[in-house]
Amino acid sequence: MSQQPRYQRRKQDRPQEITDAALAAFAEKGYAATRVDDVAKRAGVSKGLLYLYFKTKEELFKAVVRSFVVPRIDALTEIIESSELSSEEFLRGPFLDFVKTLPGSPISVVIRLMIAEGPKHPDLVQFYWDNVVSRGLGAISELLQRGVQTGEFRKSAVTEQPHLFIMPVLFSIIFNLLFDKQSIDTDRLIETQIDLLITHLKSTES
Amino acid sequence: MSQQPRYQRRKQDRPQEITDAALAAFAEKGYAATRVDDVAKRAGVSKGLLYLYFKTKEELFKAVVRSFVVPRIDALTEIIESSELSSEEFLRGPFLDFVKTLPGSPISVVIRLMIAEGPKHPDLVQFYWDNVVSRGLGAISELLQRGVQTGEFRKSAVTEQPHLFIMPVLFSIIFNLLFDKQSIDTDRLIETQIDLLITHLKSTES
DNA sequence: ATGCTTGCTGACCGACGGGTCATTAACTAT
DNA sequence: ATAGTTAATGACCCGTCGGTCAGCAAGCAT
Repeated sequence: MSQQPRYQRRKQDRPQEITDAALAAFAEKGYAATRVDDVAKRAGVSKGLLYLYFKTKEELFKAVVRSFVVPRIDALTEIIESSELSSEEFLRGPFLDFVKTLPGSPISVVIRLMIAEGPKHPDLVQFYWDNVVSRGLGAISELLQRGVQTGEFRKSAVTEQPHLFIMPVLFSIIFNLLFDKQSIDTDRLIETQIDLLITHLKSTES
Repeated sequence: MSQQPRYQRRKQDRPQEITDAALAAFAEKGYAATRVDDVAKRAGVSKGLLYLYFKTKEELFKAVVRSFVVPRIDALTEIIESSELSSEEFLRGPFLDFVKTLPGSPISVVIRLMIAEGPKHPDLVQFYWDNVVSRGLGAISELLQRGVQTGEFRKSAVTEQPHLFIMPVLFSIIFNLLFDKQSIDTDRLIETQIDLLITHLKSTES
């Protein structure tokens, strides 16, 4: 009878496996209510090993946020850079598509965690602001400015408030999180808002 | 030397004092990180007494949500009933005023708590849905319907999505909660969105 | 084979905090 | 005054969980 080794040593893969497991656990129970042991078990690993890769539970939490947020940022910047559409075309096409994927993605879990735990982790909030929110709002702002300069859009209060474009996304995420998912059509809400904004920007009334 | 009594018996006032203290504590540290002892100390009361009025920490939490939500609901329904303005006038007047007070009120703390702890308290979410969200959305829906029937507004996707009217409020609350309050002008955001919606509903383009 | 490095285990510890309860003392009725 | 009622106290209990560490075994080198 050949004996199965009790474990394999796989230093490279462990951190990723552990953060994946942690996200799943946090998604179910939230940060505070999740036991480090649960995360370890999910990752098929002992608690001791987890502490070899992450100094504290809090470090693990931060690693989770970073590891799920960074890829999304990259995706977004790539989309923006690889496109030479008009502002309207971009907003109605790639931007809308991208934004509609967010409510169903792991990022919605991260956002819930940020809201719940953010006030206790100011450095993490700062990181999130710098790398996600600020960049996202900045990108939209630029897009709107460009639209104004080319005469495609008119100047208005909307031009100065990129928040209006991401509002429905955040709203949808939270709504889905709390209430029955059937009670809202997130795609439609997002589409309506974007359409509303563009129509406004292209109209000629005061 | 007359001796001060070490405490007064004030059965009537205690529950309210304790829930007030609890809201303040939860606002600072969140639910899980708040110690029952802290709440008791804030309320100027012993932990034992707290447990006389609330069976568990969780019961206390639910009592907090209820006690701060109910007055707001009453305020809203009262405003709606005591008004006979046109839909537009109502939205631009009392509705806008009411909604602008929310980001600065205790209700924003409650909302944060709901997002963070909601998934662990389904009955509470149900309560919140029935008493706040559903009624709020319903009221807006009716208002819009009335506007359509009187010919004040045209029918459109907006008429069917009252969410569009409260989106900016939720967004502002969360934004304020997480990031530097200077980074957003919540009143302006709310005003812009409402104006956008009304302009759309009154326009004649397709 | 044999020894060495190091990824990995899991029993253990300490403190932290939710919840209890015997006791006390503020009020009430007589 | 005095006895009875109950609001209120705070020391205590005990389960839980973040974090540790001595030892084990997988893989590598020779």
